[in-house]
Amino acid sequence: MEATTEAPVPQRLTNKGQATRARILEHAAELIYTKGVHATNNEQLRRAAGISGSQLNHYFPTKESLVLAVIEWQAERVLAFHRSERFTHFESLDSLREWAGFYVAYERSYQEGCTLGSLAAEIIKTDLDVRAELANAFEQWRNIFRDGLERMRTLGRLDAEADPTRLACLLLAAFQGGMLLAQVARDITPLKEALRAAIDYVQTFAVPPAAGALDDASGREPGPV
Amino acid sequence: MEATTEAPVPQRLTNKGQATRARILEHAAELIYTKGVHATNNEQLRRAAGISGSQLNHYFPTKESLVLAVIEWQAERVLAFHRSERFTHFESLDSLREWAGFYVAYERSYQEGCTLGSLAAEIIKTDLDVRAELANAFEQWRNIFRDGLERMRTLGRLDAEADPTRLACLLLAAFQGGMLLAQVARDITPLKEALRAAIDYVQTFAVPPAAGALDDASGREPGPV
DNA sequence: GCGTTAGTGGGCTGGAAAGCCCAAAAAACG
DNA sequence: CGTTTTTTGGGCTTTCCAGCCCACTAACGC
Repeated sequence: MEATTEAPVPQRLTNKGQATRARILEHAAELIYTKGVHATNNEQLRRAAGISGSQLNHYFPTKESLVLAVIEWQAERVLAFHRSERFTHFESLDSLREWAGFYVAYERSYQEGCTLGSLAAEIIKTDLDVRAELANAFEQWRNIFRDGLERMRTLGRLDAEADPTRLACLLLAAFQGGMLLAQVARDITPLKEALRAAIDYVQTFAVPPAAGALDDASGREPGPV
Repeated sequence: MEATTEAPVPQRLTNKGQATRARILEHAAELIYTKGVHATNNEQLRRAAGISGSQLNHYFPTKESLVLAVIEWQAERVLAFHRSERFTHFESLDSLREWAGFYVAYERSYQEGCTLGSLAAEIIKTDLDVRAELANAFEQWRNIFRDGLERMRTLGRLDAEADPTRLACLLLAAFQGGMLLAQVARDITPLKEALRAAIDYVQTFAVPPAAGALDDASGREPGPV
């Protein structure tokens, strides 16, 4: 599943070698998430992972290769998390609320931001050649929402007028933007409000289960959470 | 108007000195916007602004002071733009559409992102002490939207149920997130769709001008643009 | 078991970039 | 008109960091 058609992993890797590489990767991801790419240097990583200079050069010849590996690692994690059973493939509004609730409650949201988004924003303007990898990750991420919304429509939970692609864009953009604003403000509120509003908008297209228990003047019902 | 209670500007500045400082600032802002903070060094700035090493040290003793000044400069610009007559203080849905249309049509949106947001995301994790300044700028920015939405509500254009603060959060978050996604994808679509959806949501709360010409089953009308 | 390949250690170096210094020119100011 | 302050020039140096090298050890395969 991992590392398909991937040159940086030279095939010839002992169990021990794989373990070392994984350890470097984990510590690199953690350091980069907390301190950023630029403020993370070899020495810190060496100490954190308990390795020595030549290992970095052995497993990750350049910083670019390390950052790329970290991106792939973080992308796998965040995509796996969103595909986990916890969110039932986003086939219901509740799962969206559950998702938002998780990140609003997560302390590191307003401290370090999104594991992928903060990294992306930090290095997108540098000469590191990682744009394609990031673009791919974000597309898959958006597709998770889109597919969920499409299924909701197929299941008759969402109005036919709802545009899954557009709504998925809004959800992911509100998430990323909310994360940035929360980070800058050191306060989770911007993320909370943005996600709340975005999901309320999705709910705007909700079709009542069977007989309308809710029959007020407007078809809108942005309230429950 | 500018530089209130600001130490870095040492009062004693000749016209010539002010001109030089302004020239440095403009070129620094442009370089940083295109290449990022980290990839912009003194030499490039020296050449671009046609100045010499000691001037940088004279007007901006440290890189932090330069970045801070650029943040203030960019914040002033973006806030002034949003407060300009063009958007009539966002007292109507049309002005929101106009605003979104501008950034969707702006080429540099998907090339360099937001002048303030991309800068913020790049340096928020570094030890540069600029968070408070950024937080202040984003708060004012959000308040422009919030005030506009509040006025729309006062004027009876928006339903009383609409929450101006929350909607303003959504607009700004969708903008920032959309900018990031567009930059990564090198395609304006994510920004376009996110803003479209966010504004459609605001429109969900729109109150028809006078007599309802639209009288369909749902009170929602996310379509017209 | 022995040769070959992978893994480890730590020191080193070449380059880049921020910040500083000495001194000269220009402007302000009495 | 002379003095003081500001502005400018360009070089220099100290710091930092990514990438590299040589030597050694461990594991694997035949």
